[in-house]
Amino acid sequence: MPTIRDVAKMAGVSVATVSRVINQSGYVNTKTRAKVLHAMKHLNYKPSTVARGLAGKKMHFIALILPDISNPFFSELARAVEDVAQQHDFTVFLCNSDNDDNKEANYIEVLKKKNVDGLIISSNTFNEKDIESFRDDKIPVVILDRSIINEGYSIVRSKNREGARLAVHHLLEHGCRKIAHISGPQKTDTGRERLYGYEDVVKLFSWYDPTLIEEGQFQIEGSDIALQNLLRRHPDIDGIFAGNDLMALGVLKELRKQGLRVPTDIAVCGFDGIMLTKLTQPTITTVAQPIYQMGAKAAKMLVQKIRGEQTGSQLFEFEVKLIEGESTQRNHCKNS
Amino acid sequence: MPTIRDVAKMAGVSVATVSRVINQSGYVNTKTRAKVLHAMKHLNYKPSTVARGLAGKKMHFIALILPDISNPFFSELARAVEDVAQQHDFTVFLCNSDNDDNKEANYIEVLKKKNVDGLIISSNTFNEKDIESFRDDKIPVVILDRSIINEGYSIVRSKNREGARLAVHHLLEHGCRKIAHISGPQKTDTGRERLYGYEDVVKLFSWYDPTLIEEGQFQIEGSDIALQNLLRRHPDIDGIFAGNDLMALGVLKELRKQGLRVPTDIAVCGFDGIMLTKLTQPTITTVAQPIYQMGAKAAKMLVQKIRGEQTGSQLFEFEVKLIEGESTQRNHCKNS
DNA sequence: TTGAAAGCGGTACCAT
DNA sequence: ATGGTACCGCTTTCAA
Repeated sequence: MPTIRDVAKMAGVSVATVSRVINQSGYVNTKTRAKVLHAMKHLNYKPSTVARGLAGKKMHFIALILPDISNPFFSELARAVEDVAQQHDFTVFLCNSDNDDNKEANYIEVLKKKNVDGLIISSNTFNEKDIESFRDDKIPVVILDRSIINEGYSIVRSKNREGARLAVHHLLEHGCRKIAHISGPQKTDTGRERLYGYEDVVKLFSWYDPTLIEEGQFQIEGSDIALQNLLRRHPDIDGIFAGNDLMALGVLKELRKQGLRVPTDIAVCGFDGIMLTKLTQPTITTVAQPIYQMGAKAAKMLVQKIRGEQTGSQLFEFEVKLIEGESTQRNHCKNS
Repeated sequence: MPTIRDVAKMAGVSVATVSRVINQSGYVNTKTRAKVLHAMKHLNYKPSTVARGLAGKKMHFIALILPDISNPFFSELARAVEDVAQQHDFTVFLCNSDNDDNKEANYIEVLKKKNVDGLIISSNTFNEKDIESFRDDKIPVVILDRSIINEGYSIVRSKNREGARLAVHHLLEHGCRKIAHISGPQKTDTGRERLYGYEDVVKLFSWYDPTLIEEGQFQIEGSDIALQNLLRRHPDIDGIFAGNDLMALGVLKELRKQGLRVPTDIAVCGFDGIMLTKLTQPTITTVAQPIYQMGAKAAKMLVQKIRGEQTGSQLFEFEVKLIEGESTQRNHCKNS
């Protein structure tokens, strides 16, 4: 690999001059620039990001910490972040925390050593202390799909609580008289918010009982057990609001196994709006978040912060939208 | 951020000594080491990877180039690579090529500038020239899920052609008399291999005709059109081998729309073995690849190459396995 | 066993 | 408009 000195020598100028043309900074004669450019081309010179990094420049790295890249919601988020990052010449570190606190702590450490310029975190279990350490080092952080009350962070999320209310209302409007909820992990903000939204609506009814709630892991695995528990306690439920689409998928599967028909016997509504909800039989009603846009927005905000074009914290909350599928197409009470 | 000099000063030793204890290289007195260690702890010192990189050390970066992170097959691959990388203290750059040659070329360039230590590429459309340039720089490359004949690269993949034959045989055994194929993009090796496998089997039959093949994009989108085309040309097909599971999902969806029953009217078999095939109604028969293992193996090979523990090229080919789902459970000819 | 100093490949300030 | 040069933070001879 040729270095800047090679280029300087070949062009018959100083390294300072070459640096100037690379960075388009300072004055440099048109003819000189041409010579330098030519030399760079000829040698196939590529300035080392590492060296520039050491010399005080940005490395153009951003890190993306996710709980689980194999969840379609997060892989779509990742795709969006990656797209925007590349548009702005940033490379993204993929950090799969697997909901493991240790892994995450380890990442934080590594990322600091590697001079990341910014961080997007969308993980369930992170330690606020760790994040603070970034702020102390003036490294911008954007929090995605989580809602920390704490000031000083920029946040991108969608209206989880409101979305949950939408879901439950929808089930009610479609004739459900006893609605259970398989929640996300209660250690996650989104899991809690959606549970609150569910409670907001159902607590007004006489049939409501806390045992209508079962905690899931936002994954397909385990949602079958959760459903079994619910059915055991309440054989008469006729509607289920799942905390996310993956769990709704699992529920659909398990209901089928139990010989229950959807939506005739039990209606199902999910949350997220991943594409799979459109592929099942029946298709699944879900509260859709603008996933790609959320990821893209987070990445844009981060890039702006890194460039110093925008400081301070801000909250960006996306609207959610109920997408009607077949899994709730039963006898209506109203609105039809 | 404290630097090595701060540590040296605090411990009352030279930077060289501190460096030695960090790298566990050279001689250093036990007591001295203790002092240094203490100073490092006290200052919460984290050596800068960037600086070490400049000074000739590995950055502990590997890059993963994928065509589409939102395809579950690739997100699972990514998860595996990331897991193994983290175990070995490597960070992974996520590069989503989107099947776009320009994006990919751009990545190659960026990656070289950023001193990646190794590269795993699993993209459809890459330019061999670009990859060669890595080899010229002695940067290890592992090719995942692609089959380049070219010597000099290590490759991890599974038996695509054999798998395709398995699929078609399975369809035949389950009573199919006219089997169509929705292939992957023919510019991809996997797409071609699976097509060859299909042809290997069907060309022996009198009903076979090249118009039983329709090219898809390995995505849900477009598989509906492909199916429509096939049905128009051959209304009598009773079996479909889809080049991957995503397309099988799309096919299932479209068949339903067309009022055709699976497997009664038409049997369907996919390829990959992503989890979704187990969630549909009916579940989808598929030729499963050991996805996670493939990713993990590729990452392990790459790490070994980076460490110089293993040189030269090698081929690692995984076995595939037909997983029977409901989408082919129709009247059997034999084996039942 | 420890320290001094020369890089690694750039950037940026200060002269000229 | 260009060149000289002192860093950036760490590694690694080479001496002491």
